Amino acid sequence: MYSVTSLKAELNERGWRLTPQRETILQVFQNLPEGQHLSAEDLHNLLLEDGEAISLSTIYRNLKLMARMGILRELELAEGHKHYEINQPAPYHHHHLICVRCNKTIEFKNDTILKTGAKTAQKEGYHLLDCQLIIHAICPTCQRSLLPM
Amino acid sequence: MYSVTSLKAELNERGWRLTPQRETILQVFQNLPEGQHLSAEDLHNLLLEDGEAISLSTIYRNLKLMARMGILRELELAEGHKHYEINQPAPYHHHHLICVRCNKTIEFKNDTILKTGAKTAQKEGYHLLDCQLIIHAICPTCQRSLLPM
DNA sequence: AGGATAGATGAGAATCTATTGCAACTTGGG
DNA sequence: CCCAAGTTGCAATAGATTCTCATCTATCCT
Ligand SMILES: [Mn+2]
Ligand SMILES: [Mn+2]
Ligand SMILES: [Zn+2]
Ligand SMILES: [Zn+2]
Repeated sequence: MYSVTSLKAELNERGWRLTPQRETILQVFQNLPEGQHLSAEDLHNLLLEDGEAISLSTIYRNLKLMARMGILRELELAEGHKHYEINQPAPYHHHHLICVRCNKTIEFKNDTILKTGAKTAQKEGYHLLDCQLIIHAICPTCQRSLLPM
Repeated sequence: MYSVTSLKAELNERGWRLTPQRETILQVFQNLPEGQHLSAEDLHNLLLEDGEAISLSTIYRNLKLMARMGILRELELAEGHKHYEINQPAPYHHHHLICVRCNKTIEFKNDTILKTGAKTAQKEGYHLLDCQLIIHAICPTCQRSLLPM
């Protein structure tokens, strides 16, 4: 699994720095149970409870930074705010089926898709960061509750 | 192609109404050249120029409505605002490869993915609205211009 | 090890997309 | 043609994210 050492290496390589805050954020995501996703606020609160407070600005800055480095995935699981999870390779890599009404989310795996993504990026000369299939749909429960929208 | 008549039918079926504004919005997206995507503001301005002004609130309300009906696709092609395009079936259905630095976007097609999406949704009892593979990457140009982020 | 320097943080203000309340107006149904 | 419920426009508001700037610090150099 992606280590603090490699995080430091990648940061320094670009003239950036490994800070305690960045290290903490990485560790939180590494220890996050499968299927969990954190928003900036979620992470902020989680750290507050642990007495590891990091300012919200710093959290926003680093979530974006780490997503652009390919360490985290940025997910649109709900309206109005992003969620993040660690970006893992092949056997853990997965996708999301999302109910647009209640945001219930199901994760699923599919090897072919990641391959397709990698191939497509390569073919165009792009450097791949993340590859996610998003299925927007309406869950069984929400289908039944016929619906003021 | 999805007609105004079927839009009216689908709306009425749920107790909603076909308004001139909704009809206009549908037509704009139907006539949009392949590869173009509009934000709420884009659409608002475009209509202003054509003297077909629709209030921004109404635009926001209906873009969301039509996305939830499966008529439009909601895309995260850039930070800070969504883009929309018409949601078309199999031979036109496509996906997006996006540079996270400059937002340069390339569209590509892949039959398998749509099938996978449909199958996954069905298996879980979800009613499919949209299925999009998003590849986040860094384009050749942005790779070279090494990079204050 | 000590100092210099560019990068990073924290706190709060600012920005800006998107939502909402409400009065006036329309659509679809009867 | 009439009514009820849905829709619109406008302005006010919300809420997530970004920005400013003073202060701090990780990394590099001697
Ligand atoms: Mn996940
Ligand atoms: Mn497109
Ligand atoms: Zn649902
Ligand atoms: Zn680029």
